[in-house]
Amino acid sequence: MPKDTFFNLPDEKRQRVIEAAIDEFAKRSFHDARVTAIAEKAGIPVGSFYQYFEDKKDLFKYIIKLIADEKIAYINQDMIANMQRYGFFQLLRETYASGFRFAKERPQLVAIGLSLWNDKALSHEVYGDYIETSVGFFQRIIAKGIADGELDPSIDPAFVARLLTALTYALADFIYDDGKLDLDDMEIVDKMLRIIENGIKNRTAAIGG
Amino acid sequence: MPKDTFFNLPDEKRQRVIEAAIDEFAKRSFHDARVTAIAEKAGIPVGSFYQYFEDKKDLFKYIIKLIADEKIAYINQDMIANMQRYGFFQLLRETYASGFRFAKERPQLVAIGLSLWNDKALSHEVYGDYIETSVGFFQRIIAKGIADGELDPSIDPAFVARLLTALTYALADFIYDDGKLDLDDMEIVDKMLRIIENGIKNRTAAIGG
Amino acid sequence: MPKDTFFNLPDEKRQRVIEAAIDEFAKRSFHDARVTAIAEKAGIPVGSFYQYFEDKKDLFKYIIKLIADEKIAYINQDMIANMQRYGFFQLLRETYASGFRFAKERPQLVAIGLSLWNDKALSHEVYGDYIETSVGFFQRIIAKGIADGELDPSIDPAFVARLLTALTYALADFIYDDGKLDLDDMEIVDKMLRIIENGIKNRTAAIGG
Amino acid sequence: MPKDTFFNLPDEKRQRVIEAAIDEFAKRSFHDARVTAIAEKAGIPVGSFYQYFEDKKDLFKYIIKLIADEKIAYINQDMIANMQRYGFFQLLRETYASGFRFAKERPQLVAIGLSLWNDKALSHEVYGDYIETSVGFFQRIIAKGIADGELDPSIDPAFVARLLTALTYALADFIYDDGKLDLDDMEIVDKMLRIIENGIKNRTAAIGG
DNA sequence: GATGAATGAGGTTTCATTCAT
DNA sequence: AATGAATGAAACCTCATTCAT
Repeated sequence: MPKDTFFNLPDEKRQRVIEAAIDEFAKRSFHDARVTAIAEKAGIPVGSFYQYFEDKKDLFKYIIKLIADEKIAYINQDMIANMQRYGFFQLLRETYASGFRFAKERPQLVAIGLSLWNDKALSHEVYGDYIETSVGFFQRIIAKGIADGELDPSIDPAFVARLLTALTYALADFIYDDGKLDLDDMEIVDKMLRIIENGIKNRTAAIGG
Repeated sequence: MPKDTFFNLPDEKRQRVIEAAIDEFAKRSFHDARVTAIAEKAGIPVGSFYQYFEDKKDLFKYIIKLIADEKIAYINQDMIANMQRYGFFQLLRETYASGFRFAKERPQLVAIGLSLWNDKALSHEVYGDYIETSVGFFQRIIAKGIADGELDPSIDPAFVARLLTALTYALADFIYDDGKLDLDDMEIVDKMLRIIENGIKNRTAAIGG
Repeated sequence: MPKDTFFNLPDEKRQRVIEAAIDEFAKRSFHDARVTAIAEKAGIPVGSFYQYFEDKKDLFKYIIKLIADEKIAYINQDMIANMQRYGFFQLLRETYASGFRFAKERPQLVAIGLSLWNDKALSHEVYGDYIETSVGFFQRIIAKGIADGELDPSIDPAFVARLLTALTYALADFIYDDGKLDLDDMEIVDKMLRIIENGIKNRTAAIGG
Repeated sequence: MPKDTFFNLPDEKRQRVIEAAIDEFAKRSFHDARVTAIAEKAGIPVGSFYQYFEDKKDLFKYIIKLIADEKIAYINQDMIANMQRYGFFQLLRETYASGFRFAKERPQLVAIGLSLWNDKALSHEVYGDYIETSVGFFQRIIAKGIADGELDPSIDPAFVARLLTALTYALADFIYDDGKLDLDDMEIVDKMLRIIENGIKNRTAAIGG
């Protein structure tokens, strides 16, 4: 965690540091990112950097936390709050749609997330909880989906939760890459969802219903 | 490409170098990997390293090529050779099964592949064709699947091909990420396949049939 | 150009770095000169070297500039300022005398100049203007000498200018090459001048006068 | 001196090595020249290089000797042999003319000579005698010129000898540089000579004669 | 004697972090 | 608390020379 000095900074300056960090980490891996470059972009002396943060990793962890927080902000909070009112596929669609919006509007944050996603050593140290959060969320809505008869009860919730998490990243990839795929905003989400829906929905219930 | 000196090395030594490189690249990204560490692990002087390879990237590209080659070896060659004889889902199953076997047996290679997969800059320079090969393969079998009436003709082949490619990596991830999921060998592949199958198969044809 | 950090250094330290550099470059060509040796002589860490200079060439160019500046300081400024008042041979004498004084007092700087003078590739990159300045100066005073009737009008100004420049370096060589020749301070200059004077002065004018 | 193995080589191969060395040393200073590059150009293994020469310097010294020998070959041997029959200015003209021919036809050799000329440390180790030879030759013909009444007896033979040597190098420079000066073959030599002649010839004798 | 791989010292440069003001 | 210079441990790569066949 950053030191108090950092949080006591005037908002404007603190923001500048954050943006500089995002800029640098989006462009270069954690190891390649340069403290000097961040300080320079932020317009602060390197010395100050170490007055604000323990070290480079301290800042990095903080940025990751910010990303996680910001990502959550993209989710329809009302829907999450009243989760029990909505059906599984509605929740899923909303989740992916929020992931899509996030990736579209904050590609840099996605880039950072992706680069971390495959640095297992760093991930385990820095990321751990966030993944579990994500998988855990999917697991909860899957359990609910099965209980409600929406989902095929023979699916393995743990497995499908992980699959859905992986697809979140795949989705990010589609947007981030460089637009080889030319799809309208939500169309891509819908295509993916339709496939998943057909893949896991409760067919007997549907027939019976 | 490595220099002749490398290929003229006694098998045992050459293998040691390759393994040392795989070890290092599996643990650290291309940029973070250290030539000295590789040389040390392989038990050769740094000087020799540069007698064998142009530079670090030369070795890296070679390792990537080895991985691609080895991965291909995991595929049921007979099935690929006689592609037209097999149905889409059979081909898909075989493909994922081979990916699974590969990931299970050579997790380090998967780690390297994954780390490259998310370094877009490096990918484009080093990897290029490999990804296209993979996406292209899926696209071909999808086209065939539609033509044969196996697949829902309303799906977007380009999109689904990319999705299936992404799932290959997701699959790798499942295995790589230290076995939190404890499934019998092929069970995981089958689960994924069943979902996909339901997701994209031609339902009207099925009804009609 | 060196970075600000260098110019902000306490005089004493900055001077130490400059002297260390002169020492090294006088002894070894640009390519052979070692950054580490300079840092060590100056009593600074290598890291600091790169805080002060972009790279080795940055320092080298700076040293060359210092030499050019210092050399100019040896010239009788008053005479140059009022060039039109003086005759060709007076100007020439003064120029060579200043070159002589410079070479006598700063043999190391001459060594550096000479080593650059014969590395044409580096010269063109680093030195360019300095040589042109020198040749250009001679060309101007020669033109004036001819116009004033002092010089044989049949001489080729461009050629003689280059010859006189070359002789500047030859003169430097006399002094630099460890005093095998033991002459009183200005005697050597006068000897050379007498030869040149006889060689290019306007004889017909002399007769006519 | 190269080892016997070198001199026992078939002429054609020995020549290839020499030419490769000249090529490399003309392009790069002694320190920068690479043994590997020479071996490669010559089409011999590096191992052989060390079978032929003690080390890089051994080869370099040998090349310098070859250059000196070849330069001498450009001199009108008959004139040298019968030195006493010719006048000073004839001898001087012939010497410069030969220097000019040499520089024109073997610019690479001149480049090597020049690069050595200003590496004083190396010069003293490698070159020493050759310079003395050159200066000594001029000193002898100057002494003769004075004795014969051709030259102003008040000139300092040692000084003028060195000046004439320096001019040899200056001359080489004119040709080597890059033809900024566009003069017909011998014209440049004649211009220089005319200046020197006027500069040092015995005027009283001329008047008296 | 010929070959070409092996060796490792040494060169330049970068950069996270500490220090002194 | 702010500043920005100081520091030195690596990192990559080159190349003269030696060694083993």
